[in-house]
Amino acid sequence: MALRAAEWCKLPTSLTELCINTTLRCGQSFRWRKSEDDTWTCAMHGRILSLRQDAEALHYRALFPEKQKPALPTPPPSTAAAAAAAAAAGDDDDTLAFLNHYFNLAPNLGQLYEQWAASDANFKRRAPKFTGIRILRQDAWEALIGFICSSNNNISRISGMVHNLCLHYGPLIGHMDGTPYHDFPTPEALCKPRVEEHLRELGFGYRAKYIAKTARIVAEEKGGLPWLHALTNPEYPQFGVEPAPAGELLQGGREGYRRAHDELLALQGVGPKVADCVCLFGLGWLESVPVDTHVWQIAQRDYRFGKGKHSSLTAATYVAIGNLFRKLWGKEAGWAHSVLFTADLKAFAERTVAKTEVKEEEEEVEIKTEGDDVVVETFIKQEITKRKRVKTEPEPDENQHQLVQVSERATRRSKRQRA
DNA sequence: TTTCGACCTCACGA
DNA sequence: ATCGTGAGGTCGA
Repeated sequence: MALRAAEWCKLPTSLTELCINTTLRCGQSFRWRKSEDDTWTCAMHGRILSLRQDAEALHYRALFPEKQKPALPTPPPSTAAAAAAAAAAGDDDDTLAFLNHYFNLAPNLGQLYEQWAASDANFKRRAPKFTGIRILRQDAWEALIGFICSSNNNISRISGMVHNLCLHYGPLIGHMDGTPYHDFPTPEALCKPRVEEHLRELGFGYRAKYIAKTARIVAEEKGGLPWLHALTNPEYPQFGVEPAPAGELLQGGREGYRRAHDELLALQGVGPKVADCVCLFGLGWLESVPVDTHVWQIAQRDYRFGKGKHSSLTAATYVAIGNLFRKLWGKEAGWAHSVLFTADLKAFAERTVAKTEVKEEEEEVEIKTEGDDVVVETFIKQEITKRKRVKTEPEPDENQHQLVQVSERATRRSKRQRA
């Protein structure tokens, strides 16, 4: 399939406002691929998108499938060439607008980080090495299936599964350097007979059934994607839709968020965590806080969960963690939470806090529950934080297949009891 | 309401 | 070398 040629274009931005190398690797999306020359590529929105970033700008290029030749008399060569040039130059090219939408570039990220840091010492301590992380505005259906794949799974395997889904069931957008690029499959495509069996052969395990069933529920019972898209935060709409007010933030999130979360739970393979991922990454409900094993670790280590009433990750504890984070960070709690989540990912371990023993003044938060309300108290911790270097091991970088020295931080912060 | 197993697969450590 | 474990959980009892 021939693709219209395209030029590289520039979208000026700083690495603190957007860092694609972190944003595209932090586990919110599973389809972007990085090549040896640091170019990220993915097929979406009817085109093959390529991205590169340097200190000044995001460089982007879109390759479109050649349009079907109309059954009309062909225009004279000169006119045809001019039309092709115009199309390639951007007359019908909304790539810039799409990128602004997809990367969610309107909010000032520096300000948001400052705001989160001001209300939470732990964020202030961890975030500086993880700037430029943005919550992508992904397609909700893609997010839904992607996160159904995520249960009991790791990012690299999830990516492989999603890749296989596109390869076998997604529409072919075109080829680049001999490689086919497929967009994400529709619900209808995943309703075809024997999908479950096929996905099991492809190594999806028990998720094969979840995907097949969820596709059928969405396509046949719910009437298709409009049902899913109607759950989108109206304040934070899909591409090409005008924003509308979304109501006020309650402890448990806005009403629209709670409704979306509830509706999603009716699907197969969708529990509270996956539903929250879809709300956050696909439906624009940024107060959504998906609590997975990492976040549960963080909640125990840095926010004093794991004791008393919240000694295990029950449904009640799950809600309490979300409520605390919303109280701490406000309407975009899920965004702030994603920064801390990323800071804890093994793939980014080389960036975690210094391994040498450091004397620092730390602030901790004390969580209390009073009735249904969560109370946060912060206080200064003066002790030296002991950091022990446990092991140094080579670990292959998922994308570059190069060995990097990774040392795991094995700190147990002393659990000082409040006097 | 909370608590268990079971569930696919795969890579890693003991 | 085999076995256990954990990886961004969910389901059913």
